[in-house]
Amino acid sequence: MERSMSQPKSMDAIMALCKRRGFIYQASEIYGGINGFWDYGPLGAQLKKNLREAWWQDMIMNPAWGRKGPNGERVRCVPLETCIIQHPKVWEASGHVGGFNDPMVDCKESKGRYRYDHVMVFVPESGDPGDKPVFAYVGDQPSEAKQRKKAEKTFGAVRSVALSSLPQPWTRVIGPDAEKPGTLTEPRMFNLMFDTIPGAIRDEANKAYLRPETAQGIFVQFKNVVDTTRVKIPFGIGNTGRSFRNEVTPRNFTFRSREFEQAELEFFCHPSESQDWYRFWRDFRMEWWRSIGLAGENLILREHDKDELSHYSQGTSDVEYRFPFTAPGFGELEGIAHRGCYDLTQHQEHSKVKLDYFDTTRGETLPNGGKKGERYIPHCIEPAAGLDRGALALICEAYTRDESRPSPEILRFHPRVAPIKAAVFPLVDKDGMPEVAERLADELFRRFGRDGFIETDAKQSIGKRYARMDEAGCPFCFTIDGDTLKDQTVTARDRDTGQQQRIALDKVAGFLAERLA
RNA sequence: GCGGGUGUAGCUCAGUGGUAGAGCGUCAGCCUUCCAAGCUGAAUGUCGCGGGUUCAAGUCCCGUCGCCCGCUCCA
Repeated sequence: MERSMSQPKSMDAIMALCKRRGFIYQASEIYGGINGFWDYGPLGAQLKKNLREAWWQDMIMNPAWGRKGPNGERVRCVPLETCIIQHPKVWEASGHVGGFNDPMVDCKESKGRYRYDHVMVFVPESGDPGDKPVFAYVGDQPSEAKQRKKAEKTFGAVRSVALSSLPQPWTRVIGPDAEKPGTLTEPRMFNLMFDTIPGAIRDEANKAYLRPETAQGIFVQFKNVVDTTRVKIPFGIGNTGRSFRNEVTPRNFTFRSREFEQAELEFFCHPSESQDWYRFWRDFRMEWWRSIGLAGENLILREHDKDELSHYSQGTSDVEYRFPFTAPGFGELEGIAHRGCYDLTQHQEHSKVKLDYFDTTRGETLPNGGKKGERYIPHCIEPAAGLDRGALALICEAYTRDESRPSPEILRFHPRVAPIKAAVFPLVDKDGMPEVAERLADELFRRFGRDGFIETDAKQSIGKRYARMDEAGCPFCFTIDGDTLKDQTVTARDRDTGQQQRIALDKVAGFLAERLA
């Protein structure tokens, strides 16, 4: 089969490979699994760690690969690690509590879903419908006029009451878009946030939330970082870790999980420079994903339309990947948002703690040559990536079926993220080859073992061993053969092409070092 | 939440109400000088889970859970 971009990859095959080779397992599988939760096996755990490390290196320790920012200076970032559980008021300030606690009712007939507090009902003026059904509607929706007409035909004069004022179950209520009565479900809370109760004695008053994003931890500690680390605007604070969201419908393998890991940077800058920084990060993030293997046309940058933007945002872009299950559409890997001064302002209001910044490089020049300074709430650019989605995209992009090869399934990971960095094989398990292989493996272990696995294998045929490594995504195999003993050279075999070349035994580590960067 | 599909070995899947199977993979031994080669052997299953019908259930019925697809939802 030709490899072609239009040929969709089979998600079933990818999921089977993930299980077979120990990338991803269902969480609590022996108990039947738990909806929306996934575990990483040995190779998956290392793949994701490599992804997280790459992000950490390229976003915090050596941001944007050492490039100069739009201000002409080296980009500066610092790390932070904040708690999953924060003060409940953090989520009030961020808007997560207020926005997403609405009870909803579903209609079994029309499949509609309505906000409970928006549903009204036409009842007879007297308030007593007897045995007759009453008519629910949603204000300013087509259902209002339609239901009024029916209600007036049934009762004559009618008045409106809230659905919540009627006793449950609503067996005689006809849903806004339904024909038959009794199809509305009881109201259900759609809490996007998980809650929990800290403290050994259970007391609802102490309710706290598992964070739905890592970003708020950064805003909440912004002042501490400024006060204790000599950072100066512009600078960024990076934070990675687990977040939790009660997705309505976990779906599509690990793409929409209820527990997931984020890597978020909040980059603080002067309002006047914020658009430049927004474009800087947006473009760099796209380039970065490309650099670790999402190089094809499956990756796109999508600028949000004006009507898609939050009211405070002056620009948002998504880095999106065409997963097999979204094709021909795309799924979000990362959002880069210009958040203005929204978050710091919110936390300043709710906490009553000043979160502005005194910028000594701005303001009018004083007679002594210094600056008067300017006080402002920094604007913030937020590149927020999903590491699990990233890992899944890396797997999907790497997955290749090539029927022309004896082992058709290959994971073509970029060497930087590949969980297995190299394999060392004795061509046959005798004649002094195993000993040489062992010594070479030891050397590679010392040099590269912290970045990923170094595999050795002497069992079965060489073809099978290559095939196993192809399927696990190992980019390079080194094989010791009879000639090695005579001239100190080995075969270096490339995963993607299957081609091999002879290189000197003592050059193997250097060969690998060049290619793993 | 609704509808459809599905669940049997690590993976892919067969399996007429009557003793749980195959291929691949895995492991061991032999063989093997470069691409899942060959030979011999081995291990691996509460047939997703729980009820029910039946002399007898992987198979029929009910419930439940997970996964996939489509709607719905998606800060």
